[in-house]
Amino acid sequence: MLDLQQLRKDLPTAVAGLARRNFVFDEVSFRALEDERRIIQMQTEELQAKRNAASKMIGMMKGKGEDTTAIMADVAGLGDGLKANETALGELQEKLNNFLRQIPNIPRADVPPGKSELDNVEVRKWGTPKTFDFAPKDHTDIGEALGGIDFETAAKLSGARFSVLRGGVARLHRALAQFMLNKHTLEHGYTEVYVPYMVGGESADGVSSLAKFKDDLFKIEGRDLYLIPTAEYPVTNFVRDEIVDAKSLPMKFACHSPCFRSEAGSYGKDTRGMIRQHQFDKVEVVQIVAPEHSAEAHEELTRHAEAILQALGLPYRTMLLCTGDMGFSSAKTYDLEVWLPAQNTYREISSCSLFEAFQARRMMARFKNAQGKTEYLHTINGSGLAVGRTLVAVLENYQNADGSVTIPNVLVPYMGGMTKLAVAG
RNA sequence: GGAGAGGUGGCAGAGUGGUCGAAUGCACCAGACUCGAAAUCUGGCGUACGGUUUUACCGUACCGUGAGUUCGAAUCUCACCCUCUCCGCCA
Repeated sequence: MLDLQQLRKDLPTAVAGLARRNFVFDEVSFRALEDERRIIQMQTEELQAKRNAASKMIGMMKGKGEDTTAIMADVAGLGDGLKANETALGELQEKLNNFLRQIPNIPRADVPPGKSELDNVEVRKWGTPKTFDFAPKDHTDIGEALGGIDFETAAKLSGARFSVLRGGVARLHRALAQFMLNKHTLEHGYTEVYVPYMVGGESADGVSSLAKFKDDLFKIEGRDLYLIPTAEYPVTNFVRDEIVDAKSLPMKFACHSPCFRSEAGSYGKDTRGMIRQHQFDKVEVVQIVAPEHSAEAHEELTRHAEAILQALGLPYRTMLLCTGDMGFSSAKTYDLEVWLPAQNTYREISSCSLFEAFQARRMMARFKNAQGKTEYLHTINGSGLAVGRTLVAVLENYQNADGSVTIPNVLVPYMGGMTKLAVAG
């Protein structure tokens, strides 16, 4: 949510900022709503003040045993008008609130303008795509040949966009998650957390707009509970409705969780394989920091995600998303794209976003600064990494001509010393 | 699932219709005392919104959430949510 005070003070700057991400801010509606709200609020508060003063007076008079019929008749007349005003004010405030909560974040000044992913900017590249002396297969073929990926059984159980993993591939999947968690907690200073995989609507609306994106989530029937599409949902909400001590900052959390996404509107996209699933695992890193450190923390967190790819020896590039390709809540986002030889291209494997105070305002997440003033926190998160897609990348990049897959060195301890996934003989 | 108890400021905890945004204690901040610290004393110490003469003052709302009764609700009524204890069930 944007800062209402800021919008009042300097609407043109906000409107221009939103225009950069191709969002048209409805100034006329906003101004009309605001003006009306202001008038009704002043009227209502004036009536309330009158009523309160009279009631206080009645209390005092009764205490002294004086007659109060005159003043009580006087204040009784306020009732209807006051109630009407209070109702109108409540409705207006809700309208204004809904309006505000559906406005996306303003991109930072250093975010390149653009309409789609085609306008994203490569900021760095790591590793050299391996050349194969045979035609590299995609992970589906590799996995099925290993007897490790089974989409047919998954389809029988749950339909499309699910997978069953078996044997060495299932273990490799687990090894990846363990490796990522260890790296972030032991080397990057994050605290491991385990969280609910369902959150209430209020938490969901704290990180993004539930009204806008509820179709992307799986909802529990008959209850105000949603399966989490990322651990960002529960973890960021740790600080919802809190005023934390400045000494507790920065907070750094790493969380391994399954993620559930309805993928509504992505029909026909990535239908083959494990790239786009209704359920996938992810290790998420989250930082909650003071405003003055957030830009720097965002860079650091992105490097932490990159460190995983480097340790695994997977070539990747870091893309700075353009204004038109960023998520609703983000002020600045880096995507990490890993090299997939079968697709002969880089594919997204991580998204690291800086939200500034956008989520904190939605969540009422604040801290007491050095001057003792309450201030909104800044939130940052990123995938470090998407486990399913990392499995895909390892299978494809480490495949051999005979169909086997070499285990990356850093994962061998997690695989019980196994160095290769071999095709069953 | 059954029975009971309870949700009040950062924490503990008082408050059962009227100068209650709320006693008291702890914690915290500032000052005094001290060479310094501790102890002690003094003062301060919630959040959001609105107004204005905009680091200050005034107003409004907030005592789990929502509705209701009343001139007036932390206090009474109803619904819901959550927590705790006991019993049952259960990985």
